Amino acid sequence: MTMRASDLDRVKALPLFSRVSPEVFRDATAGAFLQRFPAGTILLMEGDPVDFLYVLLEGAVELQGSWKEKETTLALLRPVSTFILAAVVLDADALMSARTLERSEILMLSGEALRRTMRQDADFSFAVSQELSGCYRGLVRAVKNQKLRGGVERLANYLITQRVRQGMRDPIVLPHEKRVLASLLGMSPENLSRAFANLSSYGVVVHGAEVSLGRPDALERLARPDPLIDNHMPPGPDGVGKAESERWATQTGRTCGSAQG
Amino acid sequence: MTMRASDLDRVKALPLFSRVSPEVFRDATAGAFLQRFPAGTILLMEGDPVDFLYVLLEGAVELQGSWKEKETTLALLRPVSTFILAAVVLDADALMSARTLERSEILMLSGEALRRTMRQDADFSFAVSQELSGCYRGLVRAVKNQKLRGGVERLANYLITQRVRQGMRDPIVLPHEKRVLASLLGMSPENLSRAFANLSSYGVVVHGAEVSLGRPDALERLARPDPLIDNHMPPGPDGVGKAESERWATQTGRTCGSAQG
DNA sequence: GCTTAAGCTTGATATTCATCAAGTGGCGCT
DNA sequence: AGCGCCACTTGATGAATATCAAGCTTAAGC
Repeated sequence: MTMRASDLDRVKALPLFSRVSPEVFRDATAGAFLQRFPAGTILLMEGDPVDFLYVLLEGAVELQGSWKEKETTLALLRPVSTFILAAVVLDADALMSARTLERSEILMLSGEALRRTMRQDADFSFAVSQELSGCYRGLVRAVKNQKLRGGVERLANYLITQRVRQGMRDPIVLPHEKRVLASLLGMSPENLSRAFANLSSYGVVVHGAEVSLGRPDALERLARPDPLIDNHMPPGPDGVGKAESERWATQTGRTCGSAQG
Repeated sequence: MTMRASDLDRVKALPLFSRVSPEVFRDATAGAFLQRFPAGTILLMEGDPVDFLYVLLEGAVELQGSWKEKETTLALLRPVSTFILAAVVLDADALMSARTLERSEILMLSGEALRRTMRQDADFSFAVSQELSGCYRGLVRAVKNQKLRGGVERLANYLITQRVRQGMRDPIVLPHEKRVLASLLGMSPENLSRAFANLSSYGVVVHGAEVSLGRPDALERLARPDPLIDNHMPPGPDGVGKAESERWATQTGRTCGSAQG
């Protein structure tokens, strides 16, 4: 289809596929197609049957859940990430909606083909298990983050995580709108503003999307980051989707969107 | 070891093993042993390396996370349930602690043997993927429950779920101490008391562990249960661990402990 | 250039929730 | 039985958070 060889390479570099043989990769990606979406497109509504595994190659995607007119962000994804793998494996309805936050390129893999390939190839099936385990652990971290910490603490830890992921650069730049970030962190946009204001006494200065952590040590004493909650992935040297960085992510759950998205 | 044939049958009936051949089952359970623990035993501390997959055969187990002197319950397990599967698959450290709430019988399966078997048998690996997918979806439900609903709403939905799982019996009987339930629902014990008191205007009457839902319809209008959050598993005719009931649970995440534990 | 819209901030207020403190009741223990 | 422990309840208070209602800033559109 309308798919560059480089795109296929990036997919093959995913932990899901990096260890499988070329034939298995061909089977698993049979009938796959690449699609471009404008910002704000609903890719999937919660409750819908799931026919494809999605792979985000460019842009940004938000996974959200809703109840009674209320919405909350469950994860924010950046390339290269897969999503709704669990629903594909079970051939079940989606528990969350997915929408693009920016113009995005998304690869769609047939769920049917994936399940068939899993039953035929133990290595691939094992890789899927590892990926799912990483996603599961990402969610465990998210629940702990939500239930054990207050809003200011969640923001402080988010900032510290971003600092690590952006290679200790200062200032860091927020990768998403503040309103979306607020929803991810489980607070209202107003409260996010106030939380930022609180952190000014710990050296945090905000200028639009740029946030300078003036005294990271002071911020850390407040945030108390914990490897059992926060996934401080080491910064890939610079390019996105590096194989080894993704492999590491598999062990800690980034690709399916941890709360640190 | 000190293990009855009936125990092995119950393990084989788990969705994880129900579809695999006898040989694969033998490989996967090689070196397994059954152990009895008194109430309050810490089986695993968060941060510890995980060497075994645990299978709860009798009793009750709580999975909990902690941060800064605070603790929260992530799941409550009843037989027959497996736990910490994700950490076993990745051979990683535990993200949550596990402790017995009652005197319990627990089967411990070698993580090493399980991973080896997964790499050799695609069907088993696929079953693990299905189980993990169910666990993942259980956690997605838990996060939505926590972020989208208030305390009283969480309690109301918990009661409705229990009613379904206990075969629409009235009164239902709370399967755990109220303080533990409060932690699962993400509130203080004091607030759980007050939440129960609030629900009296919807027909709820509490006598110790027995809770009568006087007007279930009124309670439902408040609770607004949602199949995308609440896992209303149909009641197994009565015995625990029925094969088809567990199979259903795989598709919805009970065995690894949804928030409805 | 001006206008509008949208994101963000700030303040005032109300609600939810946790904490502290006391009191009640049951249950096991000696 | 009497004692004490522990779970649970209830009330009072304070902190955290949501909501409502302005204003402010920025950027796109006419």
